[in-house]
Amino acid sequence: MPKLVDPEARRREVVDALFRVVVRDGLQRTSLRAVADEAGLNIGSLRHYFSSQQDLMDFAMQSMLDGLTDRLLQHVERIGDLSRHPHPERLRLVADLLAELLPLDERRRAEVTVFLDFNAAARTNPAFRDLSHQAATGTRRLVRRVLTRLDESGTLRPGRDLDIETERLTALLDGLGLSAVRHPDVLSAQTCAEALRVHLEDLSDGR
Amino acid sequence: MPKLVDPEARRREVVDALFRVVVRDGLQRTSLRAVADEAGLNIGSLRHYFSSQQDLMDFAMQSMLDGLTDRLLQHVERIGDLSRHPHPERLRLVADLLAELLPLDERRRAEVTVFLDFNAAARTNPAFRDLSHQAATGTRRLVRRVLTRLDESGTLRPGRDLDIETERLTALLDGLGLSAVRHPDVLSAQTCAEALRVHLEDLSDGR
DNA sequence: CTCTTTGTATCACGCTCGTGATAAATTGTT
DNA sequence: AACAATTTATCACGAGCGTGATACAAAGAG
Repeated sequence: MPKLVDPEARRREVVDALFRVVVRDGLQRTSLRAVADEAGLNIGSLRHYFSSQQDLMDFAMQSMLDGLTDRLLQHVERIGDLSRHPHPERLRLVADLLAELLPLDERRRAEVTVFLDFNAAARTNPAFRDLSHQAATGTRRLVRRVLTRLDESGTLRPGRDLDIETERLTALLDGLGLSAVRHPDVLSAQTCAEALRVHLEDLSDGR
Repeated sequence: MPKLVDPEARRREVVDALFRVVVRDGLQRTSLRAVADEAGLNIGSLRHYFSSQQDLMDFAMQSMLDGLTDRLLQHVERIGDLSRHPHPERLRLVADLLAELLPLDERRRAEVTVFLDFNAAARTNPAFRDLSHQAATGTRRLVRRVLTRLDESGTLRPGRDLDIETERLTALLDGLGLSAVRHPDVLSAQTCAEALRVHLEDLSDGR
């Protein structure tokens, strides 16, 4: 028999509300009261599911990272072995995978927005340090893995330093996300995706 | 006869203190009281030079942008006509110019740090919108100008879309700055500069 | 010396915040 | 019906914030 309120579902609802508040008002103005209002809950009720503000924040950020990781792994698995795909399609597959980190639609835009605010706070808030560091190295591991696969399958121009190329591609993704979220009138989603495509083509042979 | 206190100098001292607080504690925790303490002033005294918090913030951010613009213009002027320099040195000159936007030493690190926090706040604080937008387009104008000069002097590989390349290089600079400030243990200043160098070399002919 | 201007220092108000304590209502079980 | 557990709702406290008002000190001008 289902209980009238599923605690886990409630927690997810609250986290969703938190994300909406962060996207709309910024992490700075994301107070417990604001989240409770957005979730249609009383603040006392909210505190029944999250013992403290830090507890809520930790859970929210971990949830976002978990969701992102899941979707990335789905992409990786869907691609499978890169050399099974025809040469010219490999770049498109990789671009689609990495585009999961770019704000190309509303879902990803919200995600990157929250991620940026969260990372900004992590610089001076020790409570977020670990998660932020984990996210940074995680992104690099993914990018490096992608580049290695491209290299092994002979899709990359020779003589590349993978350490540098990893940082370069990671920085490109971070920078594109930053600008597309903060200045969508200056950098559109299309241009964003196009820049990534051009970069990958630049890394590869001339076909 | 010099007045005992130079108001303009005082304002600059206060702004310097503000920058130190932002770098140390983050923009979120940069209250009037914290800045006054850091500057060794009473809060009432601080408010004699800045009528409101917004007044102080505006002045501080505008000061930073002005200082950065000045230094960039000095670089541009020092370079002069790009075609007067030997071919292989052009990329180094351009790299040095753009490296003014990277946190390669303490001064630039502080600047980028403040800039990132400020831009993060600008997303949801209308008072900062104009300055942030101005900074974003200013960076792009500079990058585009640099790329155009490189192209005109025949230093660039042919067939490049300058719109895309401008966004790509801008994103690279933003992303490198972001990672170098937030995760200096992951991305060192050297690697940062190296990534920029590699990118410019990639854009140019193979010599 | 007196007066005006400039700079320095306090106080108090209203606001928002996280949080602890506690009550009240609701639900599931016996 | 009675009880226990869960969920919802209030209240109050102390802290930090920006800001207006105001007092006090110092300095240059007449």
